[in-house]
Amino acid sequence: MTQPGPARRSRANTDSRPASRIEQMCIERGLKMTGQRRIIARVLSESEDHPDVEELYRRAVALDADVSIATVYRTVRLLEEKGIVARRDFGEGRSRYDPTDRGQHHHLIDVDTGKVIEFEDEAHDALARDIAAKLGFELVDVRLQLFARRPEQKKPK
Amino acid sequence: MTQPGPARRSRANTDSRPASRIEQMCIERGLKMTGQRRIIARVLSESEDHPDVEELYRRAVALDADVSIATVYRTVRLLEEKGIVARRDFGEGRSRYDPTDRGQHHHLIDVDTGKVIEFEDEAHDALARDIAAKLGFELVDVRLQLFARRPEQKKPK
DNA sequence: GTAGGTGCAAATTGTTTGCACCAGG
DNA sequence: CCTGGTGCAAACAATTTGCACCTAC
Repeated sequence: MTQPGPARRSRANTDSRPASRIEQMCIERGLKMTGQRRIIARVLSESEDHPDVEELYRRAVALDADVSIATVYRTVRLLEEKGIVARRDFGEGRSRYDPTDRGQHHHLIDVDTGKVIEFEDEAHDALARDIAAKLGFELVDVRLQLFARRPEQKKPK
Repeated sequence: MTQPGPARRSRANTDSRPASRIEQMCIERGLKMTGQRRIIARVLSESEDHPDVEELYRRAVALDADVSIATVYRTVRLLEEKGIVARRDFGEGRSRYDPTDRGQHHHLIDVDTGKVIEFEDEAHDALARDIAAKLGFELVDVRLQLFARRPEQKKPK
């Protein structure tokens, strides 16, 4: 199964591909860009969901075998500290991550399937701003999670 | 240090104290009320914060040594399933709990001081229900966290 | 060349569970 | 009684970390 792919073991900047969105942000913040970080940055740049570390690791390995899960853990932690990715906690006992440059969005978690749906809602954002103001604060960020289930129509068990 | 208190090892319903708020709810739902559950129910009834399991265990032991941490875990899980307590996740790697009958409340976190302010907002809850419905779901629980700061009146930095 | 990054495996931490025993209804 | 609850310790799962080696800058 070891496909004789040419792009394996991408040796850092020897790699010709252009910097990914996240890699660019890393560079701007002066982070040392190793091959592994470049791969993880690419995976994050290309993901449109909320992968957990295990999943990021899987995707990273698919691009380049030279990544260990420990490094994925270390990297997402670093990126979170730098404000490049956001850590999400959907109460599953592990964290999920997504790039912060994807914009403000909220989540609806299907409590039965664990599926996560992203959504935006201006009315809600306005209300949130309102509530903060009422408490004497200026809103910086909102984290909203709706835990819900599909109405039981014909599947009680 | 073993205070010769008289109320230790409260033997189940031999205990004369009236049922706590949470205990009452347990009884209503037909849960078998053991001495341990009674203690944990009391601890939860008396708490006004968001204790984690470790903290609940500490408080429970302070009231009655006959509680193990495993039982605290099993009990909060049971109470959560019964809708008696809510599990909170502040992204610290552990869960915190609080009685649901305290009303649906949310949190505003002061990003400068880290202080957490609790608040309720019916309009918000209604809107949340609305949003879920619009997405085809039935709301089970809402988690709202507002990250905010006091308006800069005297130099942010 | 050197500070810092990485892999591996062991260590931590939060939580669950198997099993023998005990208690509530 | 008999089902279900409990304590203990071992099992688990997610995440962190010590250490020797390696690499970006």
